[in-house]
Amino acid sequence: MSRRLGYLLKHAQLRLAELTGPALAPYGIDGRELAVLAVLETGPGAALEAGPGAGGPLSQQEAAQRLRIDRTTMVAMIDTLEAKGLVSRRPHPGDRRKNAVELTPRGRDTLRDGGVAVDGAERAFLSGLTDDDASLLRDVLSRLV
Amino acid sequence: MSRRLGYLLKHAQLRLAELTGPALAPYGIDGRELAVLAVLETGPGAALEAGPGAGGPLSQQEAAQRLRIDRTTMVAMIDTLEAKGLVSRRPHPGDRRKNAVELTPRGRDTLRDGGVAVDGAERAFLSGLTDDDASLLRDVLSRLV
DNA sequence: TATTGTTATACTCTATAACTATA
DNA sequence: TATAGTTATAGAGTATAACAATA
Repeated sequence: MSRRLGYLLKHAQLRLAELTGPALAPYGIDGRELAVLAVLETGPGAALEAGPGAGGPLSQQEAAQRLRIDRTTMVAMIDTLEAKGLVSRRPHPGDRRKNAVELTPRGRDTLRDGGVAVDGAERAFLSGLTDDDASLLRDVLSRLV
Repeated sequence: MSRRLGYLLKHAQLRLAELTGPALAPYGIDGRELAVLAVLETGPGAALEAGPGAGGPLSQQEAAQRLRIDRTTMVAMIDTLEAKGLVSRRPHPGDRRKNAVELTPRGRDTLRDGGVAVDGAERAFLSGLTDDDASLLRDVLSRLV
């Protein structure tokens, strides 16, 4: 088996996705969509300490930048989430070029329940590691991203 | 920034690819192709201690299984590598259903030089970590894959 | 002029199904 | 019957280019 970092990262991701996919299926979303819900709940960066949603709603482009995905990709993701009733678009107060994208109540429920499901999948994925190794893995990856 | 393992693994991989891609470009291959060259050099698993190439050549399907990619994907990859003059197909001695896929001399050179280039890219990628953290990251990922 | 959202389009990676030749 | 290679095809996921509305 290859010890190449690229190989290891790719296959670790594939194995994790085999757990998170089924874990999220009951909620009708996948991992990327959960990430969008999470970033929408957070709200603008300056307000991270002020709690979820503080500081006003995000535009599509702001959400895309947080997740480092293309703004045209975000259009399609918001389309999907809106069709599922999990987010809403409305004109942004203050800049009519932007959409203010926000979680619906159902989106908030889905974020909470999907988050719990993914927590369980991650625990299963890491179950072969000591707690120290598991938390170190997360810390080290955070520094690399 | 998300602390989700899926997000971290995905973006770590993207950031690493930004380094390995340019590092391999002078050799006309990408990381996936390098992995195929590496697995072809290794030869059948039982001969890992006996040195590169020992134990006879691999079939396409054996190579595919080692890298956990589909056999139809391997067809296209071997096509590409053969067109670049890095591997050769010949009838497998002993089972005419199989192709014996082997590195050409140029394939061997490319594997060696590309490997050095990727080593450098990985070092750059990990340069913010202590040596202990870097090697632990590799060990932990190996256990998860 | 620059930015936001949008659409059309294309490209990469991968998998599924069906065919052939061999076993 | 089963396996190895191959081809055709389709589905994700993503990115680029161009346009309308707004700043």
